[in-house]
Amino acid sequence: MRVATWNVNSVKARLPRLLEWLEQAKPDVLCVQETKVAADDFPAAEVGALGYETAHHGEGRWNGVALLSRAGLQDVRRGFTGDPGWAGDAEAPFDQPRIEARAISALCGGVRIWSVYVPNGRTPESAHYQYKLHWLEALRTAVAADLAAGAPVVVCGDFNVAPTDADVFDPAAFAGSTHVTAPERAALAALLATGLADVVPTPMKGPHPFTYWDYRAGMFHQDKGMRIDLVYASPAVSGAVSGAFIDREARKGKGPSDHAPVVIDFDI
DNA sequence: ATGTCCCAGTCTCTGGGA
Repeated sequence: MRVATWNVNSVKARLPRLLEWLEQAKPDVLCVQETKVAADDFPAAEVGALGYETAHHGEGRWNGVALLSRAGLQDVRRGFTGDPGWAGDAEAPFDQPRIEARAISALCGGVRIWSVYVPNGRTPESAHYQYKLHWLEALRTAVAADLAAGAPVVVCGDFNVAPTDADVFDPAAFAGSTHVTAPERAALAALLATGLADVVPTPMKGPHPFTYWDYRAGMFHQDKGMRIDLVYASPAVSGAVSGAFIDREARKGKGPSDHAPVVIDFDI
């Protein structure tokens, strides 16, 4: 079974690249993040023509996650119990927290597969950073419940956290920034501690398993990236992995996302 | 690294987010 995760940074802008990539990589399941389209506006007919069923959780301009599967798509869950929602910041608080479209899961070929888009956090001093930590803690609880239910679990997505200093091009460049702080990394460790393993993919080129490179300043060309797109798998999957790679070709050329797909193959 | 890309609305520019 081949499962992949890809933050496409707008499915509307990326549709030609998405279709091209599906035809070439042929994943059984693709977890998509940042669709940036309303619930009913995912191009399900276009991916359907390639043999994929779609489950989308979208809200419009921001966020949005989807599962594309040709291995079945049952018991779809949009969002999860305990999601704290985003309540705005001190300057512009909301009346009540707004639940954002950041998680979807389903059973695909007997595996509970999640597509998640973790809040960015903006700065360590911001309310958005607290939201990020609370959101990750709630996700941990929801995933623990899935594991208790017994099916293999794979949590894929854009976690907006680099698990170690080796997962960023220069730790010094991230001093005072989100994505590398101890509380964020502790939140990932707590998620792993529910009974998952980090399936670290191999880069197609070079030593660094980066999955994201900023569009600005020639960062991709200089391989100044980060590994923030992760696959966390329970033992039935992580123990059966036959290959895992980062498709950096998808980051090249005309109109790429700023993220590359992460592809995992396992025998189950 | 703050050099780009994407979105919606104020709509051929601007501001927010990443």
